[in-house]
Amino acid sequence: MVTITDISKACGVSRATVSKALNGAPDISPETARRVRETAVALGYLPNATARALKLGRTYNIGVLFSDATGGGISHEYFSQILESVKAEAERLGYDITFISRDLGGQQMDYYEHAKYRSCDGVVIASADFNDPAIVRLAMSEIPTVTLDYSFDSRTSILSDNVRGMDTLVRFVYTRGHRRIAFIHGEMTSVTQKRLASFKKTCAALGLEIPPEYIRSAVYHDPRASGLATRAILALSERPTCIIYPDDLSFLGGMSELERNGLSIPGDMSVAGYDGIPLSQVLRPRLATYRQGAERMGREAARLLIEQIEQPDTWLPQQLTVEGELLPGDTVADIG
Amino acid sequence: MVTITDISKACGVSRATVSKALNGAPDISPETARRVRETAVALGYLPNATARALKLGRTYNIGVLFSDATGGGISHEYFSQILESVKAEAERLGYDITFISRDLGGQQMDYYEHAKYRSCDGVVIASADFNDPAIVRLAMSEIPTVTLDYSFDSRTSILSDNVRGMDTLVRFVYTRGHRRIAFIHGEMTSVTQKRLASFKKTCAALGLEIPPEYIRSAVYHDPRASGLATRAILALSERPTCIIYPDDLSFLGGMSELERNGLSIPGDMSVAGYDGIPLSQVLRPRLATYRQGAERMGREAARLLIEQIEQPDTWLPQQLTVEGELLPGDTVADIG
DNA sequence: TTGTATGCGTTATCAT
DNA sequence: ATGATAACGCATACAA
Repeated sequence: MVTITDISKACGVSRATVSKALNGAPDISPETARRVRETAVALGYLPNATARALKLGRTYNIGVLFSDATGGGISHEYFSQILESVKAEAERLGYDITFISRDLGGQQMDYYEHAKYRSCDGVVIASADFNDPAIVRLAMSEIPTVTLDYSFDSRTSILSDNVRGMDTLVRFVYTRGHRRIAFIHGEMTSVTQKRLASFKKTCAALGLEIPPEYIRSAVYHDPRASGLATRAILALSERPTCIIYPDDLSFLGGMSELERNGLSIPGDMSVAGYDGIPLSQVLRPRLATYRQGAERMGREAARLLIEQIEQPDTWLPQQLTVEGELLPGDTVADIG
Repeated sequence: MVTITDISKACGVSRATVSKALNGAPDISPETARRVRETAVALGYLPNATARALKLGRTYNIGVLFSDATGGGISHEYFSQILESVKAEAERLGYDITFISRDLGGQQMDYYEHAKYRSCDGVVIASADFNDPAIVRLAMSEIPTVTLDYSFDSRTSILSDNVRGMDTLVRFVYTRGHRRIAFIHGEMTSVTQKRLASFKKTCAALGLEIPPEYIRSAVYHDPRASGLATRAILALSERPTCIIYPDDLSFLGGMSELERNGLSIPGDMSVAGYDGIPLSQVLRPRLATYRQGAERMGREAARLLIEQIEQPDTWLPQQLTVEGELLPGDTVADIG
């Protein structure tokens, strides 16, 4: 390994001079600086991030915590899009990212301890369960954090516009003439609560009376659960004319169930999803859905986290809502 | 931050003793060891991975390099599954993972330099282009590496069984009575070369003469490109009875094109995909495809990399092929 | 303009 | 059984 000591010997100057020259300190003669830089390149010198971190108390490393019920959060397209953009923005700003988990190497280490152990400068947190004490501990710690889709008091968060999204979706369906609208929602997270409240409120505002049987519970990203919920809805004496699913992937489970019953989309039943993942627009018919601004959410999360890390004085916590957009697709029939 | 110095003061012993006690050294009295450990817990002590890394020359951190043409490798389900299992296995063995990229913070840093800068103990490499000099440099460097779906000389690699997979798929289609089989392949990577060669060889072995027009080029994970290729195939005077797509996602582009032409699957045209991502089995009809053992590939990659890191003496490079399995689905009609 | 000295937190060696 | 000391590579306050 080539260190500043090697360079100092090669150049016949002290290690301090080398360090200063490489970091562009103003009190080094241009001539020396040039010579040092050239030998550094010639020798293939690379700074050692570990040593630098130990000295500076900054790792230029941010943790990413993605936890869902199953533990396999990354493979969900919505999460992986966010991860991708967090990564891209962080790297642009000179930060690497490391995954934060519990249970590192058989040790029982909670999230906070893991982040601390790795000296992360900050952490981006996405979780299905923000009541988890381990999540709360990390989020409320002295480590800078940004949470996705959930706000802690006096902390920064990036929120997708669940209320507006559901409102938009319901009004769109209403505009197409639908009055009996069913909603299959995911497991009870804070996101679900917002969407469900928005669904009910918008329906009420539109003068729709939604019978309780039209609202059913399923599981995010689980086509099977949504298939079962769909079956239950189809068994009702008075069926809805449109079903809104927890997310685009879950819709696929509903799709199978509808086909099994010989119902065509949108001829016999209209449907809508949520998320707007690329897949939804590749399907035929294209799925009506609400596209969350996942790419922007990740980008802003990284940006605000790093801002908080680098300007702790002028920093103020903020809740940033990222708007999505309606993708009308072809799965909501106009029955007006 | 609580350090061993704090513990040493609290216990009235030296820092060396604390370090030894915490690491279970044999030359510390049980009584002292117990006292040290208890105060460590009481004070909320956490070892500092950075300092430890500097001292030991080991970071317990492995790099993951996922590069595809678009740069957004993570969001492909096949990759994200591998990433997920690499992460899980690495963590089980006490390692964290960090993404390796080029262009960190505006610096032009190639992959090798990045991995070196972060002192990764090893790197898992997945890439669409193993001819990229930056990839080659890293893979052939002194840093332990494991490559996915490509072998470098004297290095460890995890290979999916592309030859066997394509062979299995073609024979399955053949068994169902198909004799005119088209193959839309992805861009020309080493993986593509293997699948294409296997396709041709298996067809030849079965006595099938595949006209060149039946073999078309598209782009992995790009439904549009496969849609266009499908259109070209449908324009042929003598259509095939079955089309094999580059991957499951690409098939969706073909699906749209078939529907646009009023062709039903598998009534009017049989189809098969590749990868066997969960989506493929949620679709109706279920897609005939070959499921790659992504989960196992990631696990073995992490395991073999860490083995190489921890036992450099007894280590030997190896090529491990992970077998997949045929998912027959319902999209290949029996026309025998 | 350059160099010396010190410390970041940890572990390993060698005395005691 | 315990402790003093040095070292990992780097950056900085201060001296020259």
